[in-house]
Amino acid sequence: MLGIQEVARQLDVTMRTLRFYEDKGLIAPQRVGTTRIYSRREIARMRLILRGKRLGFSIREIKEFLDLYDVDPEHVAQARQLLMKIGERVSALRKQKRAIDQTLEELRLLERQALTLIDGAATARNDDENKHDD
Amino acid sequence: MLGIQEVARQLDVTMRTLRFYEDKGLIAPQRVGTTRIYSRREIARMRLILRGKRLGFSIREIKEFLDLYDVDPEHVAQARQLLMKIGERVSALRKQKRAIDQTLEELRLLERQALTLIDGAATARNDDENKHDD
DNA sequence: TCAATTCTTTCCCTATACGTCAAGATAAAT
DNA sequence: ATTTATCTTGACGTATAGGGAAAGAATTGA
Repeated sequence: MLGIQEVARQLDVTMRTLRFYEDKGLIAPQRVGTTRIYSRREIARMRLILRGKRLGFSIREIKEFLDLYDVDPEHVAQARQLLMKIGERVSALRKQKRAIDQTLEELRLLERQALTLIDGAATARNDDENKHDD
Repeated sequence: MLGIQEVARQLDVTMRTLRFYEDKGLIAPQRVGTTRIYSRREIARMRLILRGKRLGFSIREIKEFLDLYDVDPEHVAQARQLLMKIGERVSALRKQKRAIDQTLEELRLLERQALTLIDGAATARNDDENKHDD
């Protein structure tokens, strides 16, 4: 049973973030008076949330997972929805990668153009110098 | 030389978007009085902008790109700077790709877990049915 | 017991990429 | 000349994921 500050430090998030997720209904720490107290369960939930974030899911999507998790102790329905979302995410990421590759290709082109230009200028300068050498 | 509406239709964007990009300094159509007039150059720039958008870049990033194209490659020093910026861009994009690959890897893991769980549940259900079949 | 922390809620702020009015100003058409 | 159409600027709205500061309540330490 930890205070908000301790949890924030352990998870490397700010207290604001913990309150924010609570406000969004992702966690619900107990209270002692008005003060928030985090059980091991809440912290485990937070770790799930943070992983979801790392994987690029929105808070709303993460909430959907968690809600389902609560309603479905068998986890089967949850797993199915998770699979769907994973599929979406994977194809989005692959699309992003293709876009990056195209851009890299374009940049390589532009790079070659710049190099050619610089090289051309250097050659012209050398020609000029050689002319003086005559 | 086209009016804003015609350009918007040709490029399939709204007039608001054209004004927005102008406000952000990405394009600078001429004016006849207060009315915007788009030359072929502006439209070409717009096509570059839209390509950047399709590739998932922010407007700020696209502006940097356009500024790069603007760095008139007549001058060698400017071409060198162009090369530098291209280098930065390339390594940024490669880093992004690596991040995406890591995320994809994690997603694959999660996917396998979900599949295993669903499969396990199905197997359990079938066992249950078979039990009834006895 | 009094002051210093800690914690709380509330509210406004940020950035991104426009959408959506609103109110004027022009321009074209009749 | 007047209506209608087009264009202009300005400003507020939207979603996301919190940041930051104010101001009051509760706890802790000397």
